[in-house]
Order: sequence, then structure tokens, then C-alpha cells
Amino acid sequence: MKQTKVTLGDVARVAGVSRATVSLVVRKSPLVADRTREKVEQVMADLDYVRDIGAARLRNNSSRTIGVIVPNLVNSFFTEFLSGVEQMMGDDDRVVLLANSHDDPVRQSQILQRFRGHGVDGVILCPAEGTDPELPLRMQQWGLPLVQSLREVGDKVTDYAGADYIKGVQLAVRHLVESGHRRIAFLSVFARTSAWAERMEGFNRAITETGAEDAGIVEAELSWEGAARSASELLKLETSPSAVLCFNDVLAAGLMLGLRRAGHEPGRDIAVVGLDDLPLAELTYPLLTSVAMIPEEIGAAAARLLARRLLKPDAEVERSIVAPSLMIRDSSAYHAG
Amino acid sequence: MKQTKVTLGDVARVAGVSRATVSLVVRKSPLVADRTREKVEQVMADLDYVRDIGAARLRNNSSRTIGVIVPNLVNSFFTEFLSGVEQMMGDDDRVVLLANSHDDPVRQSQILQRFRGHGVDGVILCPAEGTDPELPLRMQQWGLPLVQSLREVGDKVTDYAGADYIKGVQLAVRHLVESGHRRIAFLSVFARTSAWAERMEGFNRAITETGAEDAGIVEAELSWEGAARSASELLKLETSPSAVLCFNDVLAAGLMLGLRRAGHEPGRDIAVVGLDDLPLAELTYPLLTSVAMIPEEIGAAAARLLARRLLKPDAEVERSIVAPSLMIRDSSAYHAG
DNA sequence: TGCGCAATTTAGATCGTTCTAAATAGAGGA
DNA sequence: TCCTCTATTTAGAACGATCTAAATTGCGCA
Repeated sequence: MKQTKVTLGDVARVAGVSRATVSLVVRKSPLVADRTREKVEQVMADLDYVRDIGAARLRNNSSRTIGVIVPNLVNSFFTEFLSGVEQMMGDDDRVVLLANSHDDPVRQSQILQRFRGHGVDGVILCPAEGTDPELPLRMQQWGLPLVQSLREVGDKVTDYAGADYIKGVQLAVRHLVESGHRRIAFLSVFARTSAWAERMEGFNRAITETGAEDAGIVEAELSWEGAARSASELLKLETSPSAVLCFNDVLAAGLMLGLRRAGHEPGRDIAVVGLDDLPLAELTYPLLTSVAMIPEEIGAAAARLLARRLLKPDAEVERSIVAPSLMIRDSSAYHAG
Repeated sequence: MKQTKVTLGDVARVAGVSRATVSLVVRKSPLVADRTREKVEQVMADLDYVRDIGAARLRNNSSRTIGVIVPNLVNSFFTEFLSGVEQMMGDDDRVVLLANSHDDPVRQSQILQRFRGHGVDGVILCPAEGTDPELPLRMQQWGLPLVQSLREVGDKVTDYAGADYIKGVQLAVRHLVESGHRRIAFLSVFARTSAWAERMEGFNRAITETGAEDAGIVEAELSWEGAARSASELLKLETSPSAVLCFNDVLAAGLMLGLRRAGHEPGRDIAVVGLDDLPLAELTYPLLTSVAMIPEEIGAAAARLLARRLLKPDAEVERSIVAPSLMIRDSSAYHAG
């Protein structure tokens, strides 16, 4: 049933050369004569030879495999990110080991151990909430190249690919202010990640810069249901905000739902702005004004950073920050009242 | 910089036993004495030993790695599916190699070759449109266990995990008919996959069964923009359908958008029903009536099937079909007129 | 004390590839 | 013809685990 695998040795025997020569052909070495190469390639095709990358790695330490750890696969932000990584790595003939930490640092370390055992060449990590800031150092000691993305722990000790949320939040707030809004609330999340800190920083800066009023910060669970439930809390704020900026589009969409349930029409009675510009921003009603972060591009950038790091392990640490752009739609209108 | 890796031999030397014994401990064999086991485990912890799974596979042919190929990562149906696979495999201490075929059979074969080279234990495949029906046989010849999921090529020659779209479509149509709709159109897609065939079959059966009128079939590109563009075509049907059943929720959401752009209010002037019940079904306006397929569960089922197949390579072919359930919301109302 | 038997442990070959160091071939020059 | 290069090719030892088959240990009992 299970026929024996075709190995280098088989190819060598049939082609009448040594294993070493076939190995050179496989790796496209210029050392081998054209006639020999052609012959060997012919035999490889005839026998349907597939090089065993695991065995190769044992000798030369490159598995052409990288690991990616994301905190969830539900938010399409992460899956688009993943798509970017996978695309770029595939073009480079590398393969992606995927894992989901569920935002749990313990699970995350288990995954890293597994990845180590599989001999991945490097890791792209969006660190789980509560990740030990020492993790990057530990990984350095393991000799495991690391690129952080979307979130970051430690003090800029690794390569990093992300979006400029400070700028992104500023764009959103400026737009609201320019549309006439003065009292702006922020619908945030419980999780204390660098992604959270960055948005908070952006919000505070933007409020100062524009002279608008910080109408209060409400925290919700990171799901549309959580956001919908928080609508009442937002409506109860004694500042009665005329606009709510949301941590991301999932929250924004959920909030619009909750507002409508509470009898307030988003985009008319109260403005809602999201962050990330997920595809769903164009499917909600009213269409959601959001700040595009292009996660696919961030993923591709992370992949590029890792590829570079693998090539030059001692290169200087680099950061790749994708610029945000505001997508004005219908949810952010201002109606005096 | 890169310190040498800790190997079985290192552990053996420090613990004062042979490599073979350490190997037995690693594999939790009952053959080894308790005292020895404890000692070895202590040393493994002290030295931070990580077993090299690639090297192990070379000898025993199990990489504890499986490959998953999906046709895209944008539709959240596939990412939830993926999430189910990853979850189940992770619990089983296996790792997932992820790849995106972009619905291109050529790319798909390249990926399969890569997977072969990496020595995956098996593959979960959602075949790209236009996949050669012989593929499963070829993979069998390679000795590469295969579970198909969500789509299928060949004549039920492999294990398969999917949803019952025939039943799902029937549920949707019956619901529409019971609500008073008589003229029902179907918004389909260009791609001719088994997933397409199944829905068509379901639609035809349901029309016959309920005695409703097949108001026409319109095909669109599989994206919300494509669906939005197709709205005018649907509105031009001389049957003037009172309800449109859509291939999936992405199309349904896009269609609602297109209808509104054309001045028709979905859920009032014309009913819209989706399939899959993606999270976005609860974020659209009006809330989208849809048929839940629980992709995460399908993914888990696919993983279970593959695990079983790896355990018993000669077991009979098995199919695991998740039952659909109708989620009635606001988009499917009937307003006489 | 010596033997049989089960419980542990182990030496050494092996998986498929790459690397090192050296061998061989071929071409041109003296 | 013989020698020196350069261009190709190769034998054999790695890599880190597992497997096989055999060796060792220890215990109970005659």
C-alpha cells in the first residue's frame, strides 16, 4: 500500500551519479555540469522525487518554516494579517505554521515550545495579553528570531510591524471635530495591550490638539455583543457625547446595533467611528466611517522583516509602520442638537 | 551567540544513562523505572531540552504536523473553519501548516508538493475550483492521507466533513414560503464547485417541494461588491421576485447594500436570506436571516476525521455532515404587494 | 550459592540530506 | 608525453532522534 519513498539515493542510482551530486542539483548549485544537471532533473521528474526538508534541516539548519501566533482568528483583522504573511512567505517558498494563542500567555508558551521542536526558522508573534516582557530576550537566548506585530512587549528590542494607531486615532478625532462634534467619547476594551496604550495615547493627544472635550471612556468586552451592551453605559454619560470613537470596527458595528436597540439612530442621533476599516465597515447601516490600517500589508511587512532577519541575523532592529487613512462614510455625520 | 542545541545525548550524559533511555522517557514509555524517569525529567528541565520533532520523524514517520489548504482567508467562513481545525489539532499536540490556494489548482499542487516535502502526516483540503477529480487518487498513491472539507472532488473516495447545504437551502426556502413568499430568486456564483452544486440541488428540490416559483437564478462574483452590482439584474427579472436566497452571507450582505442603493429597502420591499450565518449577519441592517452552518464545528470534525484516519489508515471512508439551523431575523419579512 | 525470569537498560544501525575534504577528469602548456 | 590547473564529482561522516536486538540487573526460590 504505502510504497517506499523516493530518496536522493534512488535518484542517484538511476541517474548513475553520486548522492552528493544529486544534492547539488537539488540545491541548484552552479558547481554541477549542465549535462549532468539535465540528466538528474529528468530522473527526478520521472521518479517523482520530493526532497525531504526535515532531513535537510537536520543537516543545514533551515526548515523553510516559520511560525505565526495570533491571539484569535475571529476578528478578520488578524486573518487578513495572516493572509499577508502567508502570501509573502509562500512567494519565498516558505511555509507557515499557524497557531492561535487565544490571548493566553500560557498557551502561547506551549505553542512556542512546539514551534521550537519543529525547528521553525523564526516566529511572527502578536503577543497575548499579559505576555512576560522578558519573552523576547528568552527567545533570543533560544536563538529563535522573532518579529513582533500589531502588539509589542519589551522595549523595542525586536523587529516590529504595525499600524500607526496614534495617527489613526488623530485622523478620526480631527474628522469628527471638523464635522462639528465637540463631545467625543471613546469606547475602549478591557485588555491592556500595547495596542490599547497606543490608541489611548492617540486619543489624549487628539483631544488636547483639537480642544475637543473628552466625553468619557467606556470599556467593553472585545466582541460586538460586548459593544452592544455598552451602548446604555455610553448613553448614560452625563457629558452626553455626540460622537463615539471605537477601539475597532467590531466594537463600532456592535455599538451601532446597541444604540439602535436603545432607540438611537447611529449616524443621526450620535456619530460612530471605527478603527481598522474591516470589510464589514461597508456592510453596516449606516456605512461605517473608519480608519483603514490594511492588515494584509502589515502581515506582508512582518514577513519581510522576518525574511530579512533570517538573512542577516545581526542587522539592526527595524520597525515597519503602515500609515493609516481615513475612510469617511455615513456613520460620522453631525446633526446639531 | 547561537548556543549549541541541547540534544538527547546531552541529557543522557548529564543524567548518566544512555540515549535510548532518555528517548524512552521522552516518549513516556512504561518500560523505564520510576527513579530513572524522574531523574531524566529533572535533567531535561534543567537543560531546557526540546525534542527535535523533525529528527524524530526521520526515524518514525510521524511529524505531528498536518497541512490545511483553504481557497481564501477573506471569507470568515474559512477562518472560523480554520479555527476549529487548529483548536482540535492543538489539543492533540499537533501543529497546522496553513496555506491559501487562492482557488487556483496550480498553486494548490505546488502547496501539496511543499507539504509533502515537509513530511506532513496528512492534509485537510478544501479543493480549489477546477481541481482535477483524480487528485485524491494521486494523493493516495503518495501515501498522503486526505480529508476533504466544505467542497469535494472525486466520487466520495475520501473522508469528508461539511455542512448539509441541501437541507440548509430547503430550510430557507420553506421559511420564505411559510412567510408568504411565492416568487423566489437565487443569487448564485460563477464558480462551479461541489458547494455550488449542492445548493442548486437544494434550491431545485425546495422549489418542487413547496410549489413556489423559481423566479430566476443570477450569478455574481463571490464578493459583496459583486453581489451589490447584481442587484439591478435581480430587480430587472420579469418575474419580480419577492425574495432572494443568496449563496452565502457575504453575497446577501452585499445584495442588501445594492438593493438599498437602487432604492429598494431589503426586508421590506424585498426579502433577502443568506447562508452560513456568519457573525456579520447580526451586524447588517436589517438583521440578516440566515442558515447557520457552524464552520468552526466543521473544521473540528475535519480534524477529527483526519486524526482517526492517521490512527487507522484502512478504516472505511467516513462523512461527517453538520446539520444546519435556520436563524430567523429581520431581512426575510413578507409585506404583501 | 546458583538459576530462571521479568524488568530495565543499552549499543549500534538507521532515517534522508548536506557538508567536508579529497579524488578524478579534462584542458592547455611546456 | 607529462604536469598544472580548474572544473566536476564523490566517499563518508555528520545531524538528532528511534528502533532492534541483545545485554544487564535484580528478585525469588530451590
